Amino acid sequence: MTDEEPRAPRADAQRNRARILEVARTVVAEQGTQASLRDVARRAGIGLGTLYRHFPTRDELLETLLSDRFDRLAARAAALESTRPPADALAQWVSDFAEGATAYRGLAASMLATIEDETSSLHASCLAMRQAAGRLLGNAQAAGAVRADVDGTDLFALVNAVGWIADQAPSLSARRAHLLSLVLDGLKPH
Amino acid sequence: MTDEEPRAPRADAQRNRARILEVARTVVAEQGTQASLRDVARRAGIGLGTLYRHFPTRDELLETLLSDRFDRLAARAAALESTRPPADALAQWVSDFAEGATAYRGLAASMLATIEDETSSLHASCLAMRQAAGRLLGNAQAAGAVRADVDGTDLFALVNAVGWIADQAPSLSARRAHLLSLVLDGLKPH
DNA sequence: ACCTGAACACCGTTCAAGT
DNA sequence: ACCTGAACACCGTTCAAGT
Repeated sequence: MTDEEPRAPRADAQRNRARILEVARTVVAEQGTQASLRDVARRAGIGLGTLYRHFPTRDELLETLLSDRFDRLAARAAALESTRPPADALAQWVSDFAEGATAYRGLAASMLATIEDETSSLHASCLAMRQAAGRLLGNAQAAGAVRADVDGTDLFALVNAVGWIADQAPSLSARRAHLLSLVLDGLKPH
Repeated sequence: MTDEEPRAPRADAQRNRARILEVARTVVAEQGTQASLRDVARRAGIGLGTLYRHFPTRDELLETLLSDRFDRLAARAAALESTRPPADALAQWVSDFAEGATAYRGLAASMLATIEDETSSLHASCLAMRQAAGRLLGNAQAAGAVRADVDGTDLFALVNAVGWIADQAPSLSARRAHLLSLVLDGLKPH
């Protein structure tokens, strides 16, 4: 056998990686997507360099925490597309997305940033999700349920903006569902 | 004369204060409302402690930079109220506000934060402006031009959210006017 | 009365030295 | 092959010492 399997990572490296992710989930839940990476390393009981070795950028860490969610939402869009009327499918997907978008403080900002930053590790998984949602939008527009001058980026930006509002203050967070329905209602043709 | 005038600040203190504001305007224009205060002091050629003496918090400095703008917008609302039909007056005011809201990166976030934080120095001047705008909203609703389930805070949050979107990426910034019109259009009764 | 900058407690990021 | 933590370049904030 001249072509061998690539060696599996060393056991200690695997343990460290898992430990970082476990702690990162907690710390990001507490502090948001801008959480202190030093704090993550400290609480995981590993050296700061080890964290950077496994996750060279903050986005690489976030991507690992969030890609499942993005993949699930992309699959959800595909499922809704084939089982629901266009307007329903879009409304339901946005509602599902919006619910998760407030999982972490700063998440709306992190997601919107990936649109522009193609070097971000979050770019690909987030783009796939956006494209799946874009098809739902297109269908809803073809059915006359959404005005024609809205594109997928507009919709994504607006939904994240409502998520951002909810991040800013508790009293605004309480209005989140209402603000979202105002915005979505407003996208219907007059 | 037993009750004397309060003494005018020392000449050097006055000069320092003016110099801080001058430099802060530049640095905030460059770096946004989260600009480094250390950088402001450095570029103003004054000690860091002097900056903190004149402006104990970041918001106190921002308030001094921004209160003129808020006062002008409050006055603008009053003027529009007495000269234009309700729907026009509101649309024009929001357009004026939105234009200024992108003057500095981070400004939308700073403004929205003052809603909740009553200890912020920006709270009072921003509240007065919001109340003036709230009257325009009420008039527009009474005239049937805006749906009834929108309050002043909703409108303020949404307009700032669109400003925030524009902060996130150049490509989104180019869609700002379109996104704003989408949102405002959407607030009309269906 | 006011100014100054060192001091303290934090960051993110890199990298030489270790195992 | 991987881990570690010191080192560097930044923050915000406070305060003892100066003029």
